Parts: sequence; C-alpha cells; structure tokens
Amino acid sequence: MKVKLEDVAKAAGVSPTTVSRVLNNRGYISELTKEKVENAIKELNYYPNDVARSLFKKRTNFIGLIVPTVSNPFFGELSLYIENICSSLGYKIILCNSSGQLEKEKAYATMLIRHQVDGIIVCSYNRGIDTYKYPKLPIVAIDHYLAPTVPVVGSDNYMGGKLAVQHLIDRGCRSIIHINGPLELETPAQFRRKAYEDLIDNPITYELLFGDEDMVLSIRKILLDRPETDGIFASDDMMAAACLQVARELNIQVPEQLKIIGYDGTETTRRLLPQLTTIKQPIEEIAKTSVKKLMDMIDNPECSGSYETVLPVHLLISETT
Amino acid sequence: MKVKLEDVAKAAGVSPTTVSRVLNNRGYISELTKEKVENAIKELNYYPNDVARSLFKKRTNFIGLIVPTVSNPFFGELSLYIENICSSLGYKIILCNSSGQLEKEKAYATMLIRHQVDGIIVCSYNRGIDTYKYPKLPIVAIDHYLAPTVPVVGSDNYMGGKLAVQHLIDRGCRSIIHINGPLELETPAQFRRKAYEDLIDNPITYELLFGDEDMVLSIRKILLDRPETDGIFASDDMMAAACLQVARELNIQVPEQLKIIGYDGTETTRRLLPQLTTIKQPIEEIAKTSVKKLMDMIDNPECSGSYETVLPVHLLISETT
DNA sequence: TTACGTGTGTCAAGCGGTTGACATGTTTGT
DNA sequence: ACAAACATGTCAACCGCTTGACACACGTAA
Repeated sequence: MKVKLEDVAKAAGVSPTTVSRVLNNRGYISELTKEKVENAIKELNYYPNDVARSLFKKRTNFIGLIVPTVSNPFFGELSLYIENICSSLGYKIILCNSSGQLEKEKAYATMLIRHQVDGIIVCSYNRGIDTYKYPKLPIVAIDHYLAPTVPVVGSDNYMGGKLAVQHLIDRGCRSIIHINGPLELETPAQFRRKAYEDLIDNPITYELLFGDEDMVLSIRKILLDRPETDGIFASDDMMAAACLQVARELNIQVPEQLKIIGYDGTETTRRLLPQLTTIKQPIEEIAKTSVKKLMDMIDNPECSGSYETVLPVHLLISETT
Repeated sequence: MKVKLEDVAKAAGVSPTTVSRVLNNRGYISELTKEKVENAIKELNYYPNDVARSLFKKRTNFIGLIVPTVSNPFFGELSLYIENICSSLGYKIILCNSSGQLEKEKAYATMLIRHQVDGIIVCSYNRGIDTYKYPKLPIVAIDHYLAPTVPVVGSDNYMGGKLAVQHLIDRGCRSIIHINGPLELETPAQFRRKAYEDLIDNPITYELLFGDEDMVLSIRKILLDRPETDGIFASDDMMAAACLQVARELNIQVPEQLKIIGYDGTETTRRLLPQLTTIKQPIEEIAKTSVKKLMDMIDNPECSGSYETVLPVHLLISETT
C-alpha cells in the first residue's frame, strides 16, 4: 500500500493535522516539528496524493490543451511554450490532439470537464461544441472564433496576408494565387485570404484537403493548369514546402519563374527550410498571452477581459521570393 | 455550485446508488430507470467528477509523457501517436517538456507521481532520477536506458548507423565525419556512433551543443577545418539540415562534393526537406510498442515483459547522397 | 495576575463518487 | 406455489487530504 499522510504522522510522532500544516504552511509550526515531519516524509518516500487534494480544494491545476496535432511544427511549438509557461505557474497540461475532427474534439472537451480542469486552451477548428458552454469554464481560443463569449488570441492575419501578397507584388509577380489549407473554417486565418483578395484584381484561391500525397498532387495539378502563375501565397509553411517540391519536379525555377511565400515561420521550418520566405507568427507571444488570459479568467471568474488580442507578425524574406 | 450525482438522483427520482449503477453499468437496472437517469443527466448537464472517481478507484487513467520538447518533429510525432493510442484506450496524457534538464525532469516525475498517474513514458535523457524508483510505478523508456529495471523501446540504432554509413561508402565517400547531437548520453543512439566507428578507419565524431545559430556556426567551422570531408552522417535530421545550409553558404555542391545523410525521417522533415537522404525511424511502431508495454505493466504489475524492444529502421534515399 | 501569542493535538465533517451488505419488492420459470 | 432472477432502495464505510472548532499546554508581556 502506498504511504499516506497518516503514516507520515505516525513516523514523525505528530498528528495528521500537523503534517498537513507543514505541507501547506498553515498555522503555527515550530522549526523542530517541521524538521521531524520533513524527515519522516523523506524516509518514507511520501508523495502527497494530489487527487485527494484536488477533490477537496475543487482545483486541479490542470489545463486542457486541444490542438489539431502536435506533430505540426506550429502547434508543436505553441504547445511547448504553453506547457512551459503553465508549468512555471504550477499548472499541468492535458494534451489533446483532435485531428480537426469534431467528434474527437467533443469527446476531449467532455473528458476535460470530467477531470475538472481549471481551464482549456483550444486551437482547433470546430464550432458548435456545446460542451464549451459549460458554466464558467474558463476557455481561451487561439486563432479561432469558438463562440461569442470565448476570448480569442491570435496574430494579425490580415496584416500577414497583406505583407505576403504585397511582397510578391513588390517582387514583380503578376499572377499570384493563394493556396488555403483545409483547416481554415471560421478562423481569423480567413483574414489572410481576405487580404489577398483585397490586394489582387482576379484572386484565385484554392482549398486543399488533408493528406500528404494529395497535397503535392493537387498543387502539381494547379501549377500545370495555370502555367502563368508566378507567385504563390501559401497559407502555411508546409504547403509552401509542397509548392517548392512541385516546382522542382516541374523544373520551374524558384524564385526566378515562380515566387513562393509561406506562413508561420516556426523554428523547425527555419531550420529545415531556411530558404523559404514566410510570415512569422509570434508563437511565444501567442502562448504567453493566451495563458495569461486564461489565468486571469481562472483567478477572476467575473472579468472577461478583452475579447480579442491581435499580435503583430513579421515578414521574413529569404530565397524563395 | 456544480451539479453532482446526488442532484441527478433527485431529479430522476431515484437513489444515488442507482445513478451510480447506471453510470457504471453495474447490477440490475431496468431500461426505464436507465432512461430516466440519462434524461436527468442531460437536462442537468451533469458531468461525473473523475477526480472523486479516481480517488476511490485508485486509478486515474493518466499517463505521464516526458519528452525533451514536443517542438522537435521527432518527439512531436511520437507524442501525437502516443496520445492518440492512449486516448483510444481511455487514457489521458500529461505532457512534460523537460528541455533535457535534469532538475526539470525530476520535478515533472514528482508531479506525475503526486497526481497518481498510472504510468509514465519517458523519452528524455537523464539518469539517476530516483523518483523513477517509486514502488511499482510502471515506466517505459524510449530510446534510453533509464535504469536496469525500466524496459526500453527503440529502433535499431546500430543498424541505422550502419545503413547510413554504408550508404555513404557505397556512394563513394572517402572522408566521412559523424556529427552527434548534445542529447546523446547513455542512449541507444550511441549505437549509431558505434556503427560509424566500426565501419570507418579513422572515425571523426563531433559533438554539438544546444542552440540554433551555434549549430550552424559549429558546422561551418568543421567544414572549413576539414575541407576534404565528402560525407556527413548527422545523427538527426535537424543537424543534417544545418549541414545542408552551411554547404550552400560555402558553395559546396551537394551531393556532388559532399553527401549528407540524416536520421529520424519524420513526416515533417519529409514534407519540408524531401531531398534529404535519411534513416527513417518507425515512430508509430515505437509509440504503439511502448504504449502496449506500459499497458501490460499497468494491467499486470508482476510481469515485466521483455526488457528491450528493438524495431527496424529504413534507409530513405533521396537527393543529398 | 491576566491576557495574548505560540505550538500542538483531537475530533469530525466534507470533497463527490463507489461499493458491499442487506432489505424489499416484482417478475419469471417450472 | 416457490425458488431464482430481476429491480431498486437505504445505509454506511471508504478513498486521502483539508479545515475549522476547540482544548490544552507554555511562554512572555502588560
């Protein structure tokens, strides 16, 4: 059987209450008993049961994090930062990879509530999950309008789109297309597209579906269909990389014949594909801001704070444009 | 106040015991009462408190996952698979990014124990964490010898190293160096180096430290120091990418003058840098095997199972060799 | 001397749900 | 008609820890 507080009390020759007092720094404790208790804890190799503690305190210090997949560099880095910040504040992360599937996301939300998480950070793409309406559950959404009451943290997508497209124009592109990912419903990321459409006379936007080979195939088809294309604004770096790959296959010179700009600018992309011109999102800032906002909501259930936070993006010019 | 089991019982006009029976499918329940209870649950928007449940059942269905960082594509993908598999088995993941720091890892291990996790999967690099000796705590290590009693799951690193180096030799390289990462203490990954050293007459292994620019700088220095180098076996894809970048900067033609092979072969790398020849680790298999092993240990605390599992790797030939 | 501050102990209730024991019915099958 | 299976309820104990109430020491300052 596991050693429990009572055992520590016996070993230290004090009462359970005293042990609890030492553990929680409450009431009066002399240095001597404190030491006795601490020694007993060490000797018995005692770990307080946080499940019991949580039950009583009605606070678990758990934060649910729902992302499409941590294997994507953007969400991977975001998750890293969020976890690190939470950890430094004494919170733990329950990781949920929704794969962008509504049913999965619902199931995760339910699970998180059952586990009494203190809050949820969602960077997934599904609307209409009633679970999120659970009374007073603090939620922050990242780059996604979840519900009218859920605050959103994201980067300046319109500006990002504008920077990207303007850069292509400045570089002399005359036939620019936009390639949009599948994950772009109801998100502020639609502003990227909006910016593109605002800047271009005859905007042509393609929407791609999930999948690896599919992506490359679709892009090949697009480039073959529209050989006049000399600029691509891809809505994330993975897609931009696929465009690059197809261009190589088709012997299209980048950037001479075709310029490509991506979006996200994660560390991983910068390392693996430093040639790619891209729009860099302030991932660490997004993480910081959303955690802070969530903490505010947890500590102060009344105040909702600002509904939307928009963080600045940067154009990172490299060799593909 | 949150609605609890008792409230559901009242609303449904049954006893708490009956509600519990419905919730847990125990004992005899008529269809009628079952419906009544389920309706009450829906109407009241009731979510069972899993903290209370866990306390009683002495089982949390939590698994701790310790990785250096999920932002690295290898650990990101591994985490994704592990989380997905666990989720389908009814387990939740507590995510811990240790950054490879001993103190952090210790703190995480302690936290996990306090939270009564049912098991831990560790893919970090620190030895001598006594916490892991916590009585009967099921632990599986990935690609790392944690302690004599902790089972290890990993891929065939020696074979991987051999495949890589032999491939370079086959391609005609005569002056092959090996670049090792910083995270390679006490890990089976040392077998990659061993293979290299076994195959090469005058093996030259460099060890790099953490950091972004540092890596590129160090590699530049290495290549300038040893201009005769015509083959690099990098111990992961990120490092291989850095080598590629430096080669471009120094106007060294790859693969004509210099051949580069990496290690890991994650989806992300395949997408962002498909040109890279690399050794592909069976990440999904590693995830499956380690989760399965952990589940075995959880369900059957006595049987330890096989101590080490070695999974096959594959050479992925592309354009850098 | 009185009163307060300090240090510790006992006791019991409570967090929300589970479970076993036991009682009391109502259906079935034979 | 009677045992067995089915359906539900009551009650109390328990999971491990926290907390408030209260009691009883011992100093020390007023």
